[in-house]
Amino acid sequence: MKLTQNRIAAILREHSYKITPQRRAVLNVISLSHDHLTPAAIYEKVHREYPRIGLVTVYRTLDILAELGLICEVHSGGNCRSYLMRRPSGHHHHLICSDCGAVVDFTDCDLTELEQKISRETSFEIAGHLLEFTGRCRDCLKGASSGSK
Amino acid sequence: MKLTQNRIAAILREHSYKITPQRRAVLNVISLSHDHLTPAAIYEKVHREYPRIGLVTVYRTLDILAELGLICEVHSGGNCRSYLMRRPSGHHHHLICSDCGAVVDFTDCDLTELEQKISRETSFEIAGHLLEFTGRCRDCLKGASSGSK
DNA sequence: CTGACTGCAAATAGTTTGCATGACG
DNA sequence: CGTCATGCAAACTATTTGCAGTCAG
Repeated sequence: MKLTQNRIAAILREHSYKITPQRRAVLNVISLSHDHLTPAAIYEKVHREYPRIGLVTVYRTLDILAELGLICEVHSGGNCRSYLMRRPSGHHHHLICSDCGAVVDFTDCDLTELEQKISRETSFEIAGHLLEFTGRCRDCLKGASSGSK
Repeated sequence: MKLTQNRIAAILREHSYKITPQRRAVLNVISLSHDHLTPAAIYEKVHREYPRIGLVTVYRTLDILAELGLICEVHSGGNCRSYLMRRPSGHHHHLICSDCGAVVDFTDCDLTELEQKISRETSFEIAGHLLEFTGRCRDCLKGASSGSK
């Protein structure tokens, strides 16, 4: 089942968070984008359709959504934290170009086995994982041969 | 072969970076610690044995070391970036307790196969990866049953 | 000697907090 | 109608930059 805005609104209500137009707007932006968005980028987009919103509200909304597990936080290298909608079925991971910063998703990894093994060996209750590959994308590889940065 | 301070110094020289006592001190701290250290933590430790050093120098040294691939950057959730010495043989990954923040290393994972597959499918030249599991450690699981935060 | 490195202080970027007003439920 | 959410501005933290003096090579 897809996590529609309405579904999410329901989840918010269950946790006694109010549904405000600001929160709807933030949700809307995140769920429509399939890219990673930094808080600033989200603010910018939301601001277009809802100019009265403040950056602070975006931060606060992101906190709530992340806490409820509706979006996930991604660390795409450096300092920029970014968020994207949690995929309802089958999470994915990222491949980040260290040259141009492009981010490509990939899904075909199965860490379940590893996860269970680690869990057994460490007595941790594993909740999730973050897997990121870094490298250089095809374009940057091409560019590099003729003259890198 | 272990990446000793001397070995690293040689690598620095090769890249025409000068070997200064400050850089040695930073290297020393990082290589002696098996934990992840934030720039601030590194500064604090270095500062003890070399009070004249400035935070700025630590940042600059970390940049250089990271650029040369001698240390790796870790994103342990939230905003804190931290660094640790690259293990010369068999890199490792981290298991982070979301409750108490404890970090446990584990090494027994083999992503080579996955890496090659991803590389083939995306035409990326993969340079490295970051794998982090998050969960709750044994202690926090125990604590949680009697009364979680 | 000379250019790179350092340390200070100030600038910058990103994020959080306090508080009065406004809106959801 | 009460409480929680919002938006502003200010506070904070982490990191970067400019510059003059210092030091490794």
